[in-house]
Amino acid sequence: MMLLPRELSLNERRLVELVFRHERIARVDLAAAADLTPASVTRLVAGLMGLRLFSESTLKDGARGQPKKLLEIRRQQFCSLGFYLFTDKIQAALIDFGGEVIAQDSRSLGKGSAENVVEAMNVLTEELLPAVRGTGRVFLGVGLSLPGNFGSFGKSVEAHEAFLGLDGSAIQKALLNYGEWPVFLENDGTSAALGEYLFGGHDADTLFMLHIGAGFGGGAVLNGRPYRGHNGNACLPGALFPYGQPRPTLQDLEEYLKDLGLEPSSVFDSERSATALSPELAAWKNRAKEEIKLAVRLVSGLFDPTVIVMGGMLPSFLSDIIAAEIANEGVEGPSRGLTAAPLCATGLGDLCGPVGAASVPFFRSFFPGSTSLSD
Amino acid sequence: MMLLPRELSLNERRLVELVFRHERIARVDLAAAADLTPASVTRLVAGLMGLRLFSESTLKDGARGQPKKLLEIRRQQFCSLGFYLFTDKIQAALIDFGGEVIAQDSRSLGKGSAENVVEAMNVLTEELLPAVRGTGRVFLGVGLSLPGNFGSFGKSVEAHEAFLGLDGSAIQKALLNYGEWPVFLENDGTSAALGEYLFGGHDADTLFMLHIGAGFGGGAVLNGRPYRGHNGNACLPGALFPYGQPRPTLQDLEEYLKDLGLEPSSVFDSERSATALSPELAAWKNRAKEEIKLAVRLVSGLFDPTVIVMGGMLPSFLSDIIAAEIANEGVEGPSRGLTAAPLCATGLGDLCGPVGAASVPFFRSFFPGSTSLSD
DNA sequence: ATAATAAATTACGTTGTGTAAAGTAATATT
DNA sequence: AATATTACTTTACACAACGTAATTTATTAT
Repeated sequence: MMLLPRELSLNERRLVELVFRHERIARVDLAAAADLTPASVTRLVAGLMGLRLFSESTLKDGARGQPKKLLEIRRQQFCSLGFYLFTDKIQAALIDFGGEVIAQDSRSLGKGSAENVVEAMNVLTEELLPAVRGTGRVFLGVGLSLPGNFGSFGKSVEAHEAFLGLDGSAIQKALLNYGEWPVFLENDGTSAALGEYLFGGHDADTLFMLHIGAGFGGGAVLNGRPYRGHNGNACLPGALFPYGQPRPTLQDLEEYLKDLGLEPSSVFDSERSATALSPELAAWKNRAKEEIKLAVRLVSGLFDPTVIVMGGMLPSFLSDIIAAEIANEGVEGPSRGLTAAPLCATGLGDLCGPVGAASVPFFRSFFPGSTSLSD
Repeated sequence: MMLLPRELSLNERRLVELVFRHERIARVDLAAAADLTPASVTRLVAGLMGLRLFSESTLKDGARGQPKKLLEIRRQQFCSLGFYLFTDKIQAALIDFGGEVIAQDSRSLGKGSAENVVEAMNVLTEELLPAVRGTGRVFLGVGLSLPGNFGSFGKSVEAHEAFLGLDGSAIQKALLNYGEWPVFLENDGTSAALGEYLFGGHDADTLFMLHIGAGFGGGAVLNGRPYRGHNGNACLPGALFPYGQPRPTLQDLEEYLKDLGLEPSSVFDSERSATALSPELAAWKNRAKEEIKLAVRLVSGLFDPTVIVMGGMLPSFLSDIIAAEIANEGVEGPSRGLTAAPLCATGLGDLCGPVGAASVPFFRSFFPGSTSLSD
């Protein structure tokens, strides 16, 4: 398994990010966008070519002068593996730099101890990694998405109550029994936000994620950098709902359905492909919709993001419906004369959890927002 | 009037910020804090010494080895002038790099046209600037704090309804008839946040400002950088209160008092030095307190700042009382197991508006958070 | 007096960037 | 068809900023 041979410099990362966002771009245009000289771009790109980061194609418009040589990321050349923990199960996805899922699977965990998690990671890694062995791809490492607070760069860990077994440095210790490749720890809300930032197709540099899991959490990428707050506890839209008050979470939905004598998973299976929601599910959807509208309004007023994305463990057909209805009905602006930020459902479907986790190695390896200088 | 002869580099700014925050610090410790070598610090500091930024003193602890030479900012060596616009008046303050007010005054504006504003600025400048003429101080320029949205670096302007006359590029055009020194435009909430960041004595790198003026606005410094959002409309805690609902603003308080047949300014004058608030004012204070508690809770959950500061046009004795009572009573945390960020009243008293405006030239001249690379 | 220690400085090599000139591949002109 | 023009890219070189390693300086310990 070939790893990335070196760290990228800040300017190299800025160029990678620009090529990534532009899909195809010539060196002159890169120079203008990055505020560098064409000579510097030539030199930096030559170095990145050595890493096989870019492919080149000649643009033949009818324009005079030497035609542009367009750079494009070799999206299939790089891959990473993401793990997403959710209550009693772990989801895994192996993706490339285009966000394409190469392989995926999930397992249930006995109890959420750090050892059990790492054991499941080992099993899933053995299962999924062979899909890229011997293909000459560069493996950037493993992203591990956890509920809880992991400080700025995974230095400290303070986990969610459902994962007390991962508290303190337990997970770091257990990870010593894992592979020899880099492991990137990240909070679940932040990794979801990074997943949307990289692979959600939103073309936004400032994005807020409403992350619907066991709780109503979130994450944010502000000006291309993840924002975690002073104690790593930022982006918690659940604060909108006082303790005990209902909020849009998968846990709440499942309890609601069970109270009606319905089995959540069978409801989801039958309604996923139905033409319209059942009255029971529609009632919950309508309540959740109003709660999410409130969050959209407040997040718009406080963060003013380019876009707000909702996703997480809610079945993506439900996310899609809620987001579409809210976009259709509109949300009251945060202040007179202002409009709320547009709300989208996750662009990553039901795998947004593990894909978000897998986006972390890409972000840390290639993007400027993960350097300390820009921190 | 001597101006700053050149821009500072990113690393120079990082050192200035470190010296500013540490009060007194030796080159070795600067090197460690900035992750530079002592040799580089020596070189960078030598350059900054040429600008007369630092004074040096020898630390005589009984330790072995060459004693540390502590660097300290020459706070009196630099000054700036800030203007703060509020409905029909303009406040001005001339301060030094220690945040000390050298001179201040205010004037009422006829109508809030750009020309009237600039005329008042000219009058106040002529009145205040002589206090530093001929003292050999370096004048960094003028900070102009305006309600409304000014994009990332004062490139675009979109003003509050009370200042429609400043819309578009009207203020920029009118400023052509102003002095030959640099003018830094900034949104009122952001400049208030920067004022607290530099001179409020909070020792925080992530700070949220609740800015109580005509409206309930705000500003934020996140990891040492002002945060403005994608459209420059971030940090509006007013979004917590639906249209028409009361919110803690000076305008609301004045209307409340007038409805009781009281004259706001005389109430403030008589209660400023009283031992206890009148029942009328206490009632408003209690209502505002609950609203601010809500804001503190939500801002804590979404931004997780080191500290939340409240200030603006509310008489500072009232801010002090509200902040003290909230600190005493506590605020429900944003989520189970988390506590809300501490709330402080402005450290700058009744002049926090113009002092905030005057902090902008300091921030833009000397601090790393205003460079484009870290943006 | 001399040794040890620690901060600061100096000398020098390396890296990364910009400037200016040259090279290259297309279209436009005659 | 040859030549000029244009625009993207590359090369050559100068310059700025940083790190390494050695040196100087100012103090305490022996």
